[in-house]
Amino acid sequence: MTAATSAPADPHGPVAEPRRRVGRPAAAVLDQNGITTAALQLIGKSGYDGFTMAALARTLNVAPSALYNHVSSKRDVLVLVQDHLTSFVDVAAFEAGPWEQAVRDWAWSYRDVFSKHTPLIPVIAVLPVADAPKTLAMYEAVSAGFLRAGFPQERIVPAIVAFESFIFGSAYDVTAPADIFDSGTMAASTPHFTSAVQRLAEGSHEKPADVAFSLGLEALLAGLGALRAA
Amino acid sequence: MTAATSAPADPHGPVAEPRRRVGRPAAAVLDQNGITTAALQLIGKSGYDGFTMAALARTLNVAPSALYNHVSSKRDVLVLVQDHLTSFVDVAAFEAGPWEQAVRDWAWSYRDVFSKHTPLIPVIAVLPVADAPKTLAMYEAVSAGFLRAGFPQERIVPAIVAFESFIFGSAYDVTAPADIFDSGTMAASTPHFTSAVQRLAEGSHEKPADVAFSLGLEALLAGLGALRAA
DNA sequence: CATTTTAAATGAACGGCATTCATTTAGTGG
DNA sequence: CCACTAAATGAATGCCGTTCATTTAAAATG
Repeated sequence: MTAATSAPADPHGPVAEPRRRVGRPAAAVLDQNGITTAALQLIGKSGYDGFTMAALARTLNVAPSALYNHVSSKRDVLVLVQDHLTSFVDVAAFEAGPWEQAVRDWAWSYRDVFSKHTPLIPVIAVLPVADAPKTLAMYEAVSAGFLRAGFPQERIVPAIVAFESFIFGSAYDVTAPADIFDSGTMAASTPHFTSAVQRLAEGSHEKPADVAFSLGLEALLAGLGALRAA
Repeated sequence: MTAATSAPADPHGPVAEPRRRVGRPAAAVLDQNGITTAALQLIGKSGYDGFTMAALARTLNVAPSALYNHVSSKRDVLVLVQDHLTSFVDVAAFEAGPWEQAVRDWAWSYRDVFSKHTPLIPVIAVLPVADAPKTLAMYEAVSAGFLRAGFPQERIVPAIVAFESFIFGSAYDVTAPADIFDSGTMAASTPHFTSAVQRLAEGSHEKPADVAFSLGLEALLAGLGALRAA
């Protein structure tokens, strides 16, 4: 979708300089963009276990060491992938719609994108935004939406962080096995929990992770929405 | 070998299970308990980067391969550590106090314990409770408290999961660098976000992670607390 | 055009990692 | 006393990310 393009003609853009006018370099077989899309494809095909620098190099028909001319570490590649994925997070509704629905769209799409990429979460969570331009653009769109909705400025960042923390934790939850709450042989010694799990299973046909996410998200929406000015 | 698995004088014999005289195999040098506490000590001293099977074996004066008689993988050790740490999470108030304060105590202590052990979060989040008895005991205490507070049974597990997701995400947030939101050279193109970050910095002396955690936790408490029967 | 410069690619290393396995050791139970 | 077995050994395996001296070839220089 639209998401987070923006960044109007940034002069010192850190990414994507396809060709050099002033000259030194030579032929270009590899660049950060190609590495990023190849990495994303490889992860899609082989998962994060199969995602190695050697495997990545192989899909690009290149020696592993060649990657290090464009990227300084495997973590660097993960940062590129993370930033790329963030552009799939839906922030469109922050420009026009009501705040609650904008947050819902954003939160669900954010969770859905990264529930398939949970190994990136430890990377995102501590990554300076300056190293991830598309992520920064997402924050700008969300901040603008919060401001438009009447949030006091000093509460905007903590509120976004609270939502994000919930989203990241919930992304892990999506990947949990269905029988994660099965107490097995110890069920007898945990009666309250065991019966609560039973009632859950008897409940709706919705996926448990979705029920919990909806419940928590609506609670956060109500509680944090109250911070807005009248 | 020469009767010397390295320097005989080990400056820090941390743990000790019954030790046999000669350096050769004997009975009971190692068990899961000793491995768990040694792992915890090692992690405390060297962090998760320094936590390797070889390093763990060294602190136990044992060959790395010996560990595999008691543990089937490194992940197994992490599970043991995780379960041990969970016993430091405070669930006492669920037995008697008001529900809100019990959840506060639980959530803050849960976050504090695992903010120093974020590499365990991907393990916990997907681990069947049957493999972690102390974790299961925590869920039993929390479930009992929710039930006592008037929660309908079918909402207990989703509510706990929502809290937990927020807690895990917030644990990462604690570890983020202080300048994570510094936009650097791109500040000009993200005015709303940049000014929100500025207002944050001007704000209270509380740690940003604590402000966000408190904000989100209180919102969840209000929103989810409303699910209780009158 | 010849020469210099330089980014990019190569392939052979390196050290570290988790894990496996044949073997050895020493207590234990028949 | 002997057979059995749990537990520790150390060597070996196969990956992994990363480094580095070297080569390649296109552009810049004059």
